[in-house]
Amino acid sequence: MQNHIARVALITPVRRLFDYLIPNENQPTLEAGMRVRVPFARGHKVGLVVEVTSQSEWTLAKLKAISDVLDDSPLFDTVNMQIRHWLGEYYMAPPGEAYMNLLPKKLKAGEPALLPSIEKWQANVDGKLLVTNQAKRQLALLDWMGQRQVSLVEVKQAGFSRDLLNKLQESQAISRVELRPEGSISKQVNYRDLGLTLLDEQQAAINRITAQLNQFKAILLQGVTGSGKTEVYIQAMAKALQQNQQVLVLVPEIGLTPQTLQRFAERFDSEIVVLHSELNDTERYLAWLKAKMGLARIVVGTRSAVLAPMPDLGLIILDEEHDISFKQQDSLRYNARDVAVKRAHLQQVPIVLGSATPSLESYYNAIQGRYLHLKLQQRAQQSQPPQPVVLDIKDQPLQDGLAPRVLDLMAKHLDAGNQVLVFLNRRGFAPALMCHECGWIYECQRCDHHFTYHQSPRQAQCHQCGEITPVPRQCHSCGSTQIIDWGVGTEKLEAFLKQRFEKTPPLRVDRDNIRGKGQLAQTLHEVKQGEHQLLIGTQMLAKGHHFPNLTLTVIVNLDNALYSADFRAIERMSQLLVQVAGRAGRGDKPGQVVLQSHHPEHSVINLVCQQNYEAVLSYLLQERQAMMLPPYQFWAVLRAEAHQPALVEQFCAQVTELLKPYLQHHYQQVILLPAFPAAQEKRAGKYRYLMVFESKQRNQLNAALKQLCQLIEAQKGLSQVRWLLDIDPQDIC
DNA sequence: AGCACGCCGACT
DNA sequence: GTCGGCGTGCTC
Ligand SMILES: [Zn+2]
Ligand SMILES: [Zn+2]
Repeated sequence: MQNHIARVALITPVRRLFDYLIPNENQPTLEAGMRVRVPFARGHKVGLVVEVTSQSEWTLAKLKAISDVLDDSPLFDTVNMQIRHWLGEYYMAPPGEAYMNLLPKKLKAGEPALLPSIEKWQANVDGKLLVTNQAKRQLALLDWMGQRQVSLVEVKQAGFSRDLLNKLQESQAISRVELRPEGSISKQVNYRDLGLTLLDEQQAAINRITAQLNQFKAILLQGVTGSGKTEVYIQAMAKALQQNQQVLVLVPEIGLTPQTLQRFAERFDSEIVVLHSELNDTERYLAWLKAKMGLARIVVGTRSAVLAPMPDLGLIILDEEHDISFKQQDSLRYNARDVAVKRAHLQQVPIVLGSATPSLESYYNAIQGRYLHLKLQQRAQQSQPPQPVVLDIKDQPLQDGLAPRVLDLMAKHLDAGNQVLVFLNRRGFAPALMCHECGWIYECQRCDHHFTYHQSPRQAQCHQCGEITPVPRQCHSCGSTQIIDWGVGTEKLEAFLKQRFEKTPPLRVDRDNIRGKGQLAQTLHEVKQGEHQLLIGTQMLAKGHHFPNLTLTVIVNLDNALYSADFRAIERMSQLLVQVAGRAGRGDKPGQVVLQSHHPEHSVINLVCQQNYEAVLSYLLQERQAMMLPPYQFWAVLRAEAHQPALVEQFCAQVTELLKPYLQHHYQQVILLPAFPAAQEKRAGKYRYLMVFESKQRNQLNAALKQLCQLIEAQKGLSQVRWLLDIDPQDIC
């Protein structure tokens, strides 16, 4: 009787594995990493075997037996099992979350981890004789097929119909064959060398990266806009692929565009397998399996792809490493960038983190020597991104947010036939509705936050919780009917610019106007072609695309960041400013970027405008050091919410008391700051509080948090309070 | 989480 | 007397 116990991870908030008896017939074959169906509570669940062992802390009589083994071989290699284990421990997630929940839906449901067979057709010997001479199309199809095995897709692409295939099959002129996808795995990927002349910096970067293949190294590739980072990725990838390795490319949510994929597709003669959030369950399942089986040599994906199984993984590229979409913002708040670095470490392969505006965390690691720091400071093309100019708008008469000088400038660029982008990060017509007589502001009852006034369609929207209401006719306080809108949103700007620049109607690009990836891609394409001379855009237009005919970018206002409670606000503002500036201009048409600000003297704004991002980073890093913020200390935050404020306050007080002795005696390096309400204390009817833990020692912080989870979960009377831990938080608002 | 168990108030 | 409210406990 050896190894007759399986320790299984199940999707449940319980922070432990569950032990099951392995039926005799499965004992020789069951391995860690296989899925099993097990009886659980009053039903059945699919789980993942994490360990096969001979011992259990439970009496054997209490153990149930596995009902079904669902896999013939493990779903993951050892490294993938290890990274999931690490993820669970680091982010304080129950094992079931890390091992099971971070799988495609279909695999969670227990569907087989097998790609379906590929259906193809093949002409039979003398099949032609079975077709009458009148059936011209059928004969044409037969001719076209020749001796090859062809798929339905190929047949349709060649202009033949499914019906023709069916007819041929009925007359037995052709037959259907089923091919197993495993049979067509080719680890060889042909690379198309375009014979490009690279800048010295690019070539040097490629050499440094490829020199690190087959060992762990984190590499920060800091390259200014237009310095040719992508070409560096591609040539480094080529080297790894040539060694029959797989490559994982991680990009921000917004960065996974057809253009991005096209750049890879035209250089590598191999399917680029995509894993992103807009795939449906089947597509994600199939892509995942292709990665697992090694059929996919290149996987391009967003956050969740960081855990894609890749048996021959040899290189990880993570582009726009500063992008916040790599950090999951609900339930299990992992940061794919940090998971990717850990994965590279476990797998002993290099990882390239690329950005024009690296995060302070990665930059700090680079200057500390933990990461290899490569820089691309020259531009590959002649284009010089425009140097932003700050326009002081103190005491300026603004018209719907725009200064007169800016309007004149816009007119000049539009008259010259060029494109102008007005960047305003505020959807809707106006950010508030107000009573003209008494100053009452229309607020969402669930959030205590002002409603945004939208005009198309006409309604009030809470941007905190999504609540939509009709626009009030009367003041709720004094009864006056003079309700006015206050401030400027993209809709109001659109209305104003429409009448101000009649000949060039503006196109508004925001979430309300452009729905989904398809429409955005279409719009971006049109803009690149030079259509739509005047553009109004939010965040959506800030990233990823270069518009050659765009010669003027106006940034209406980024001053909010300067007063924000969010400790990363200024860092984000700087990144945004650099990105927005990078949209404009080309060699023959140099661009211009104007930033309106009430604080033109602000150091960071000035450094960004001098295009000295290195100086921005040093400045911000110094500020973080002075205040002992990350990366100089590690942070974790406990977020708690309840329907009554007293419950959350009580929860925080209780947690503080419970943990106090542990912090005093075991975790002296961990400091718990006093609990405080969230910046937006009430949201969607819930009252929210935060408790920040800080420490210079990651291990102690982690251990203290583990203790904290145990204490909270052992405590009764807290069921009304929802809470979660956020490790390395993006913000503490 | 999801579900059963059990202990109290207010109904036919 | 019982119907159902939710606070508590358990899941190998
Ligand atoms: Zn609201
Ligand atoms: Zn009023």
